[in-house]
Formats: sequence, structure tokens, C-alpha cells
Amino acid sequence: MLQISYIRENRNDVIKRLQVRNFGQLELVDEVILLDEDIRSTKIRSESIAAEGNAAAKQIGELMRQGKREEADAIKAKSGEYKEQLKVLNEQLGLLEEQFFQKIVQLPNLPYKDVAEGKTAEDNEIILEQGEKPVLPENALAHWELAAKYDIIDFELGVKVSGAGFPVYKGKGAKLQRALINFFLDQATENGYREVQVPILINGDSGFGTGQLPDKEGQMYYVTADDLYLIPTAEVPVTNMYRGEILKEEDFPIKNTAYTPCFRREAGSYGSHVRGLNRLHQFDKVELVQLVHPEKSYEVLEEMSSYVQSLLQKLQLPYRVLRLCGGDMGFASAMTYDMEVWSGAQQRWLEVSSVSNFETFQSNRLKARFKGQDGKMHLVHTLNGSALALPRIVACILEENQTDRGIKIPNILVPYTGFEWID
RNA sequence: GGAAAGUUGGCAGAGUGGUCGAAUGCGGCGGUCUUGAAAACCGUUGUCUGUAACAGGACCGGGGGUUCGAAUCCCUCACUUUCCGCCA
Repeated sequence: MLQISYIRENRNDVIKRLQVRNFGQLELVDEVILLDEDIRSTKIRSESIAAEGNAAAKQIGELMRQGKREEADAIKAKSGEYKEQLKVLNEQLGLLEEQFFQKIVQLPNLPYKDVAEGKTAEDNEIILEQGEKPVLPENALAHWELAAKYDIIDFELGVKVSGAGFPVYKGKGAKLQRALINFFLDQATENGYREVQVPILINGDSGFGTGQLPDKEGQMYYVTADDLYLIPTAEVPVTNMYRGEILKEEDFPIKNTAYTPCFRREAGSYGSHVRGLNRLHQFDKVELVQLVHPEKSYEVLEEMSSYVQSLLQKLQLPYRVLRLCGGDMGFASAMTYDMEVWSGAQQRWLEVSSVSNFETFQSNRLKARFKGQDGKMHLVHTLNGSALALPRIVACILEENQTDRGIKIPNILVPYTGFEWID
């Protein structure tokens, strides 16, 4: 959520930056500003009446104590009026505030200065490409074919148990999953992240805190009986650990990592591009979340980006890094890097990680603050990134490393899998 | 699922109608003392809103009500804890 004080004082800048996003409802900005003015003037009126009423009440108390019953009654009769006026004003105020809230939550975060204008993924900037795209044999198979050939991932079985998008990993397939999770967590630990295990069902307040609600309501699985949501990413529970917290400056940077399954309804997705592991309803992911001093957040974003890249290098996967254009960025993000791995068999790039700086957009909702050296409260900056999401990594490992003999496990993973070949 | 008790400032915990934004302790900050530190002692210490600054306003789990006046009384919802039941 944007800060109204910023919008109020920087109206033109806000409009300009929302245009970078190609945001379609620019009129919301002025509507929000007008409502804010309305709210504030109504508040002033209501508060001055409240002040009179408070003073009168105090006086009555004083007179009663002195036993001056009649004088007290006289004031009493008068102060009934305050109540009526206040009631009317406060009802207006409540209405205005409701409207204001409905509108301000529709405004996405403002893109950082480095973010390019653009509408779709076509306009994303390629920052770098790393690694050789391997030349696969003529008869190279896509990962879903390899999964069937070696009997390591069973999509049909998942359909029986749950439905499409819920695969069953079997034998070495399951072990590869576990190896990757452990590898990613160990790497994160080495890089100073604290490992946490968090709930994978969250309440509405948490969904709001990180921006999934109300923006992406329909994308999350919802447990009606208990009014809880299944997490779409560990970002939600991990970041929400700090909801309402007042942090100390010396605590920064706060670095947490968590492995969780993630659940996404992916309503409306279909077609060949969602085949196999490319898009699932349930998948595994190791997530990084940082809370940092506002001055440091872009430095930290670069750091997180290179860390994610180091994982891809260790797995010997060819990848590229994109800086998302305004139009392709998530609602809450100020700047996002996507990491994509080349799928030789599918002849396309697959997104395996997304690293974002949310600046104060999440912390303003979360009310995650710290007391600065100036003695004042400030909102922290939040960042997160996948490191990494498993399914597409698995897809690429299978595809890139296929040989006549079988699938060769990347060296760095062998201590984790306990085997070198899937054959 | 049944029953009971709770929800107050960074934490612990008092407060059952006005002088309560709230005792006290801990913690934090500043100081005295000390070569330095600890201890002790003294002072100070909530958030949001608002103002040029003051003033003013809001906040004792959320919402509503009673009252001139609510942390305190009533209603309602949520959550937490404990006991019983069930159970990995």
C-alpha cells in the first residue's frame, strides 16, 4: 500500500511512475487525494466537537465532586448536542475512510527509477546471459517424457489422488526433490539466512500484509471452514512474522529462509505451455526474505540476485537475468529481477526465480517499523526471492543432463541424492 | 466437540464509571559515582493523527451499545490459555 503522505505531496511523480507500469486507472490517484482531503477536514470538525464535549464532561465531573448538582445538570443538558453532531460526522468519516481504503489498496507500488516502461514480458530487459546452451541430441526428450521413461514423476497418479497439477514424485524423483531442498537450504544458511519452518495456512491479516489480499484473492486456495488460506509462497508467512513489530536498527539485515510447499489455483491457465512441471497447483520452493534498512535495500536486491545466480551456476544450468518492465512487475514490487533457465528440449526460457524489492509497500501494510537514529519511526524495506522453485529446476536438470546412459545428476547434488545417475 | 478463564504500553503486570494514556517492576535512553565496567542512586521513556510551533484528537483484542463521561458496565465477534474428550 502506498503512503498517502507521499501521494499527497508528489502527485505528479506518482502519476508518472504509475505510467511506467502502464497502470490503467490513473484517476484513482486524484480520487484518493480528494478523499484524503475530505477525510482530514471532516476529522478536524469532528475533533473540535469532541474537544468541546470532553471539556464539558470534565467540567461536570468537577462540579459533581464539589456537590454543585444543578450547575452540572445545566451543562449536561447542553452536552447532549455534541453527541448528536459527533455521531453524524463520524458516520460520514467512516464512510469516507472506507471509500479511501477501497481505492488506495488498488494502487500498485511505484516502480524504481531503473525500471523500464513497458506493457508485457516482451518489454523486459535482458541484463545478462550466462552459460552455454548445451547441444542436445536429435532425439532429446522433454522432461515429462523423461519423467515417464524413468518412472520418477507420475502425473496420472496425481490426477487420481488430487487432480491435474499435483504430481507424484517417485523413487529417485522424490529423492531429487529432497536433495534440492536440502541443497538450497544449506546454501542459504551458508549465506547468513536463518532457517525457519512456518505454517502453510495463513489468516486473512497475513494475506493482506504481503499484498495477496485483496489483489489476488482468487489465486489462493481457501479453507472456508476455518477461514484460512493455503500459502502461494513462503513469503507470506515468513514476512508476516514481522507484522506489527517495532525492530531495532542494529537487527538489520534480518534474513530468513524457509522451505515450504506452495499452492496456487492458477485459475485460467491451460495449454501446452503448462505441460509437465511447467506450471503446477502444488510445488516446492525455498524462499529468501529480508527486512533491511531503507538505504540498503537496492544493494541487498543485487546481493540476492547474485546469490540466486550462484545457485544456478553451481547446478551448471544456463540462465539469463531479466529486469522486469513496469507492466510485467508484480503488484507490490518496486523492482524485480527474474531468473530464467534455458530448456533445450522445450526450446524456451523457464522462470525459476523472481527477486523483488518491495520498499515500503508491504511494510506499510504490515506496520513493520524501526526506530531510526533520528528517534523517529520508519517503515522497513522488505525483499524476497525464490532460491529456488523446484519444478522447473527439476525439469531443466532432467532435460539438460539427458544422455544415452541416463540422466546425469549435477556433481554438487550427488552428496545430497546419494546417486549419480537416474537410469 | 464440551467447560472455564483471559486479551492493558518493548515485556511482565495493576487498574470495576470522572483527577487514567494508564500504578509498579523489568528493559531502553540520559546522568551521578568509577581509571573503565558492574552495582547503587537520580532523571527520562508508548503509538498514530494533527500544527509553523503549541493546542487538539484517537488508541487498553475488533465492532456496537449504555452514560454528560467507559480500560472499567452491557451486547457481539475474533483470538489465546487451561481442563475434559478425540487424535498424528
